[in-house]
Amino acid sequence: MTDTTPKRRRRKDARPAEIVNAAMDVFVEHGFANAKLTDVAKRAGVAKGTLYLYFETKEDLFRATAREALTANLEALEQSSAAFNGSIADLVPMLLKRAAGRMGDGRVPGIVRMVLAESRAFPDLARIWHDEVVARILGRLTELVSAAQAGGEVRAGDPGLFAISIVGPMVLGVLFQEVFGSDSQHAPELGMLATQHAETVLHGLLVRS
Amino acid sequence: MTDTTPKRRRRKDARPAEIVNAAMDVFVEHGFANAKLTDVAKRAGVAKGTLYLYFETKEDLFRATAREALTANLEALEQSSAAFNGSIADLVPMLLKRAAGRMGDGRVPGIVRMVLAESRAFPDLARIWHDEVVARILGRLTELVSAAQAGGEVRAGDPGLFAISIVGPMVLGVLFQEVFGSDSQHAPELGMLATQHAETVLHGLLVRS
DNA sequence: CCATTTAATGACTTTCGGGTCATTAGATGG
DNA sequence: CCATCTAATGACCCGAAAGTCATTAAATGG
Repeated sequence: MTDTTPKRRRRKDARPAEIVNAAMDVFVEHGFANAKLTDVAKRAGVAKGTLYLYFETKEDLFRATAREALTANLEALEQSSAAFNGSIADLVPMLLKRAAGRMGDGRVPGIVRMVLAESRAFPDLARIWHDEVVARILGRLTELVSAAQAGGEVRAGDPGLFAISIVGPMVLGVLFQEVFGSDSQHAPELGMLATQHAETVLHGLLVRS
Repeated sequence: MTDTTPKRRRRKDARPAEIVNAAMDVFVEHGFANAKLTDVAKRAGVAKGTLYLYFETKEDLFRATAREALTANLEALEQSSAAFNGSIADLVPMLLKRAAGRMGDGRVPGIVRMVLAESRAFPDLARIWHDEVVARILGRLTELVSAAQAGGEVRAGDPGLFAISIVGPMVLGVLFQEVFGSDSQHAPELGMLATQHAETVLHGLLVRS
């Protein structure tokens, strides 16, 4: 029963992805400043020096990580925005439901929070996320609302602000879960929130308008 | 023209407030980890050692600062929630408009962002803010909606989720301004957002429901 | 006006984690 | 199977900022 497994292995091509993956966990959990590269290395199953074989600095690794998180979400975004035929009345519930699903599990909420937290220290990253994610989502939604206004389905008003009325509560729900946890009395269940808010934003709170 | 002003002055009672005030600016601007106590001292017109006369550690000062920011906002909150007679149809536009005003200028948005950013590292602070601010606001709103449901003004549904539908877009608007600035094409003007979202959440997007 | 007290100072110490690099060992190929 | 190359290592270095403390000077009061 001799262990023939080598203590070191040379895998130049697999390392970067593994390191970024580990870094994502650590950065999301502790934030940029409190994340220790030793921890990243440990989690990636690698020595600290190895990190510097693939990334210049801690900041460099962080940028790579944020970029990776970005592109991972972009793909999902492209799919979702494929469906844009049909009436707003059908589209809004579907989009919110889908968003709730995506946000419910996985790393997305943590990443959102991390980007918010670090946007002061990394304004360029904030800009990238704005351009690539936020502006895209809001832009698409705004177009949709605009078209629905042209078709007489949606009332008059600034379509960009309507877009915010649509997504705002979902964002608040995700942040609430992420920051305060789900044990609070006011913590919304995202699926429920999606369903009910879709109804609310379409038809209003009032019994008859 | 001899300058009789002493270089040092002993003002044991005024210092803590001045220091916390300076710390607020620095912590909001740079975040906890990147804030330098030297900067806080400089801004407070004091030497670094003086900080330690009144606060045990940097963390201690941060907690005091977050607490201070809390109580300052609590007072404003009490006023706003005084008005709770009248129909939801009148109340919601008024509350959102008022919120827009409060968030528009001053330190509040920065503080909100800071609390979000540091809530991982300071879970106890997150809890305090939850209990003292978030739960209070959502609780009051939920009661209001509930009462309106009992009176037949608001449709059936979870009143807590309705509360989120009401405030969510305002929170998103504030965060957007704070994180991405107002130069973005999608940056909402908070006053406009308050007015239009009140309309939207009450009567719905659709032309006739 | 001097003695005493203590708020205030800022040079110094300490700690901690990012970043380096001489050394080691797994791959490669002749 | 040995020589060479280079991915990988982790002990070490070093700067930056938190935290200390002997010294200074503003207040106090006898």
